[in-house]
Amino acid sequence: MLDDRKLEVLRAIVTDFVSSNEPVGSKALAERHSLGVSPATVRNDMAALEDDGYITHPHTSAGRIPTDKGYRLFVDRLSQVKPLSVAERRAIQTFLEGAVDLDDVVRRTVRLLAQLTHQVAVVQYPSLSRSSVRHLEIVHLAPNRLLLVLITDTGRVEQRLLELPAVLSEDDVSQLRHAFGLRLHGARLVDAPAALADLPDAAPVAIRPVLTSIMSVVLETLVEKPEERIALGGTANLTRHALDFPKTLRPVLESLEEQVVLLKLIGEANDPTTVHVKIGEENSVEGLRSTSVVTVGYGPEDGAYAGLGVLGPTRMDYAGNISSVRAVARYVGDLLAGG
Amino acid sequence: MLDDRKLEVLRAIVTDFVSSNEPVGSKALAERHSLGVSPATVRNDMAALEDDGYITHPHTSAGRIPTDKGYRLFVDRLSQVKPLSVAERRAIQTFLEGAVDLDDVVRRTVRLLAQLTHQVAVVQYPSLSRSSVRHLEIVHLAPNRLLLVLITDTGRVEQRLLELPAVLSEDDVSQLRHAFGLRLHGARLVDAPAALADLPDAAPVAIRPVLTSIMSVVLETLVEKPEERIALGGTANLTRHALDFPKTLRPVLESLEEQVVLLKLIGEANDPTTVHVKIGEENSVEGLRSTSVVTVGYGPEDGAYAGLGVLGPTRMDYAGNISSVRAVARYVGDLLAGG
DNA sequence: CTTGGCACTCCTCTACGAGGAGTGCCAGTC
DNA sequence: GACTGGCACTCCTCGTAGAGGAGTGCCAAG
Repeated sequence: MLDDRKLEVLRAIVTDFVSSNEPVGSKALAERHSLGVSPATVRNDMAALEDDGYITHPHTSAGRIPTDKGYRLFVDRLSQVKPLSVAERRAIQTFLEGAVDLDDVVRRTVRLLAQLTHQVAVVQYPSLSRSSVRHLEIVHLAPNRLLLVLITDTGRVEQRLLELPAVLSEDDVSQLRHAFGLRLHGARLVDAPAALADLPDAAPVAIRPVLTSIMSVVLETLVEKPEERIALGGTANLTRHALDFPKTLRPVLESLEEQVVLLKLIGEANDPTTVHVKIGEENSVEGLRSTSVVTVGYGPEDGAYAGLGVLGPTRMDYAGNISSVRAVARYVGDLLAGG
Repeated sequence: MLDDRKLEVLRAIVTDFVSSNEPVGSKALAERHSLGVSPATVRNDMAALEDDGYITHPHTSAGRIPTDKGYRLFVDRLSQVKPLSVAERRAIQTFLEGAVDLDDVVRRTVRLLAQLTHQVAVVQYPSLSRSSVRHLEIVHLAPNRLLLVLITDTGRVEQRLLELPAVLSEDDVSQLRHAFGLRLHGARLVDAPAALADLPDAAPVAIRPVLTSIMSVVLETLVEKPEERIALGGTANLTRHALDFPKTLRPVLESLEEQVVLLKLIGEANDPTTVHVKIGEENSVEGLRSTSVVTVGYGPEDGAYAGLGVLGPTRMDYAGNISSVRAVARYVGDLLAGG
């Protein structure tokens, strides 16, 4: 049903349409791509492709444009990797290596992605639950007030204020500090509950009640519902493709302001080896049905820290964006795992 | 030259144009506003206003629209305060009081401003230099590595990693902790240099070199060039006024992605009692020449923590936005000063 | 299966004229 | 001198109409 030439025609339609933003006709197609057949033949193939729902045309006498389904096929079967140039790779590396701390890494990554792809860039901070503890500091702010400062191996620093049910002495606090530090240092946050399980029994009876209350707060805020942070950039690029968003730019911008939506977007990107692509209607977020999202995880191969990606009109350079996203993710992952 | 009626005509033009986004003609003006004169008289006034540069018209047979200069006069002399309703005030208060920490306060404030004004909202985090120290914790991460954690009275938490030139003992560190804590607790960050001045002399000779190096890092990062953080929201509102940005939405979005630009925008807002309004060309940022910015400081009356404001098309509801911005600033200021 | 030919569709662009909103000016009135 | 009604004029907007053209679908022949 879909022989090689039809696939080739689809690929030609997608690439032409992506670069020109105009419906592409059979004549232009036959000329510009060396298909070796006449426009009439191309027209027959086009009719077949349209019957199968891969392309459509705005009106009877216009050229063809790909449907979401067409893009999907293009991405799955036709799009060949477009390796980045050496210069690009070097630029990515030097740009990222200039970062001074995690915030800076994320900021730079967002900027980099936006510039490379000319799309909206989304970068999730290393997920707490998938990080491990480099240091947990307990600061005795006031007799009944503690500040917990957690530093992860990825450089993320989180703090929580704790109101205590009872007054603690300085001695109690340093005992706490020692007990927590001993068990959590180097541990992954997902393993924290197990690592802390024996804590109440091992501690002096006097501070047990306080201890358990602290533990529950720690576990709840850091493990059960850790705060996910996400950085966004390059929204100005949406206007670059204003033609692709007839009247739909507003819902896109509105959606991007919702933290929940962003999380959903890169929620599946938990694997640094697989690039996910969501195309148009495949997207579960109402306002983003006219956009495509390319995401991937970053971090060590056996389990990413978090995800990053780009968002743009369905009419985007999938091959290029996939390469860029993958390349940036690799460098960021290496950087955070190495440093 | 500008008698009362001409001013009244200008006010009518501005308010009508703001609400309708259409050039306003003499007839409609005379009818809808009870000016007590005929359209012909209004036309004479309009001609005078135009001669003085307060209004203009797109083409010969169109109505008048205000110029930047016209808006300026409107804001300076004509715009009367538009008090918020009790319900609105209550909504602001309850919404803000639900915040759990500073990040949350800022996020909520951005959202609130954007929703109240239907414009882009900009909120600066309490400036470090204008805050005072609630607590400074020194964490001994490794023999030659310290983590400084600063908590300000406004709830802001900053941390800095420090590589030491020499190895420190746990004892040295607690001496440091004590020395810094003693001098800085409750001090404003701008006063930190003075508060720390006697520190090297008072300290044991053994740790003086390390001490001075720490001091210089502390002072540099926290006082001399403190990191300013800014939150942005409601960019989707720009599309609401798409008609006001013929082809200029891109530069606006691009400008708003520059941290420097945002700082510049609210840089002058360092007084909680004075609302600043920048109109169109008055704006020093190239890409924002088609927008107006309403800013004000928030915090205690004798010196704001930082600034906040909104940005939108020059054709905005100045009276309403000024009221909203002022009201929100007051509640946020009270909240942070009180809590 | 491929191809050239051809009729057909329907978008786009331009021109044109009617309609109308709004202005500027003038002469008259209070 | 300020205000007003009248009036000619400008120029935008909108609808209509037609030419031009890109592209298709189909058919019959290779």
